Amino acid sequence: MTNTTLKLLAQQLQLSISTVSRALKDHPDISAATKAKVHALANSLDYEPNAYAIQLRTQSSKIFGVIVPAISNLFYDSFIAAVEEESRKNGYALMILQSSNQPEIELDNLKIFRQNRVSGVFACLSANAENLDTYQKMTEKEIPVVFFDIVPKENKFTKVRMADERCAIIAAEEIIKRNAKKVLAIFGDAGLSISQKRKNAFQSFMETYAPKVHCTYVNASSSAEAEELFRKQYGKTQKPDTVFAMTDEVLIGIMKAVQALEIKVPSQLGVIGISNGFIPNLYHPKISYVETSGYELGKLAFVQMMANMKGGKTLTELTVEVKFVPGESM
Amino acid sequence: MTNTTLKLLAQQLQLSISTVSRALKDHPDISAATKAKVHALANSLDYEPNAYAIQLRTQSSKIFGVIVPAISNLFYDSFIAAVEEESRKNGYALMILQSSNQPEIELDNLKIFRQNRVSGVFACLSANAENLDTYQKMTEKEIPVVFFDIVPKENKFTKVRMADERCAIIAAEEIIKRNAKKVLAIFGDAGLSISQKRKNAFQSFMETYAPKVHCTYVNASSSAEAEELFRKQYGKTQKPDTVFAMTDEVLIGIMKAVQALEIKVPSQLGVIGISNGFIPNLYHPKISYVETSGYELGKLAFVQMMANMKGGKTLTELTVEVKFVPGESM
DNA sequence: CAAAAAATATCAAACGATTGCGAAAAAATT
DNA sequence: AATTTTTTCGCAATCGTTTGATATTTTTTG
Repeated sequence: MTNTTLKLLAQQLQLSISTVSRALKDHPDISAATKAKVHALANSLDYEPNAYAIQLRTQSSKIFGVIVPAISNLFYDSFIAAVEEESRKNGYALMILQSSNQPEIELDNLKIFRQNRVSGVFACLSANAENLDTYQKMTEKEIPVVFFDIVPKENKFTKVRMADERCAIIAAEEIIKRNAKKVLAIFGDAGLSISQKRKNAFQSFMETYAPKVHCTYVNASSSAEAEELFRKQYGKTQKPDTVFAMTDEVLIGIMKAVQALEIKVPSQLGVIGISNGFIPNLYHPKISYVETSGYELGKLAFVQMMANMKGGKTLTELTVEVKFVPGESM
Repeated sequence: MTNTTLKLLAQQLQLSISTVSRALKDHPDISAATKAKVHALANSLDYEPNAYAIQLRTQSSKIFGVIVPAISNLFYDSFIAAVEEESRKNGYALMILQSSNQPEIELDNLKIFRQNRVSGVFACLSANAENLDTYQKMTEKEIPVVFFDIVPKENKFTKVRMADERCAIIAAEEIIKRNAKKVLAIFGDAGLSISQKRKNAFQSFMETYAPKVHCTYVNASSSAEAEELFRKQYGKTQKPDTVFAMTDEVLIGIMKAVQALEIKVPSQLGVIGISNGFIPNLYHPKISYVETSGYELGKLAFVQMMANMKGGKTLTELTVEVKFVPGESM
């Protein structure tokens, strides 16, 4: 079954291709009568313009590329959902690829994007990304790149991210309010800049405003590791009275241990995390958390993308504000 | 910044476009010397073939479309992850769109797919989908459509899904093994055929093999509704000793109530669900569940897609086998 | 050394749409 | 009735690539 094309319509109507093309897009040059005829036939033959021919001719593809470490992720999938929503509203489709946190795959994906002449790229760097040349080249070729969440340090890129330091500080504030004496703070993968940022912010805030509180800082790159670390720390004679989880993954690990050890929350142990809210609300009592919305981040990223497409360079680093959502765990 | 094209390479090398094209794809007609020169220049100029021109010429797009109700979903995102993996291995990219369970958006999405001349479509019907004409037309135009999870009743389509009845039956078996006397079974949205199938299978199995067990069947279309229903049922004098959750959503609702009411699992209440495994392992004790892997389903769907692309029609309905994963909740 | 064979590279026509420019037909003006 | 203006439409080039057919050069062979 061959696809309906302008040529086919033109033949059947005894018109030229250009007339049919113009009729279909309501060009003033074409008479109402002709337009009607053309539309009628186009409908009955299920004409759909060939996006490839259009892109080839107009050099603009109406497709955005998105790279995430993993689609199966509570944070990234809400980000994607937001970007997809906005994109559809604006006539764009999405090409979503996952890097699995492997730089080589990330590069492969970028190649696919370039081959498909995407109009722009939303990129979350893989954990050990080093080679930003490809991104650099894309921006030079006027393909806007908006980095999100895990972003490069360089200032020459457009970035959106959560207010990471604020997250950590808000959590620290709540911990101080609670009058904690001994705090266990578990952060994410030590290799990620986001972990470092949050850790630094948290630590310096605590040291400044609550120097007497005893804090232990550790990193866990998986849920299981977090659980293990928590069990170890909680086994000590001086048990922590408050635990802080930098990510959902960490929180999950902690809560497994908490439930298994039948620790009473919040009486024996205060718990606070940073999350988009899904995981903390799975437990009873509900875990208090600082909300970082992937959805909001997606909306913001899209705004930045559009700004970049229209008005040249917008090399800013915007952050999504965060807020504390009280549960019953503090 | 203009993109590198074959023409540009040809000019700089004083060769014809066709020679450059053939050199790049290692055609035997071209001498090794020429190939080397061409490759060298192509690399230094970052040549990337224009996918649109290729598709226009070859009439094959190397892109699959995927429609899911929502990307932010533990089941669908693992499905997508699997399809994405396989697609990349085979040189395909994915265009993922979400229907938000709205038929109009679903149709919009299909239009985008047609305009982009996708090579095939993976589709999960939206809850109240009725109009399958568009899908019908696609298959007529030789665009294979593989339905997954929520599939149409008609036999003229290719479908893959979980072994829904088996899921329910396995759960029922385990419940009987446990020697349950009073069972509360909470199913998903009553409008979904998947809910009906599972309910029917569960119910008839129970009635056949354990007629004396008292079963209550209800439907919940959200987590909150499930929680409410559970609380209501559990408030009765004759409390259920076993609860069955057809989906993760339902399980989440139940577990909120369980934790809040401080019900002891499994001594006071046995819990069993159907899940891909993420949610059940969040709790302590771990919830026993019948595993339905979105990831496996994705792999299977991809196989079916490839079969459809190659060997004409493969109008079968395949199911992914499921297995019981014992936790400590039964 | 001429002719046949093999190796190498070019020509030109697609693919499906857009668009500036010019042409024919119809309507309006003198 | 002749000319100008307006309406309506067609011509043809273009986007970047592929590919069957053809042309040119080099090598082999009798």
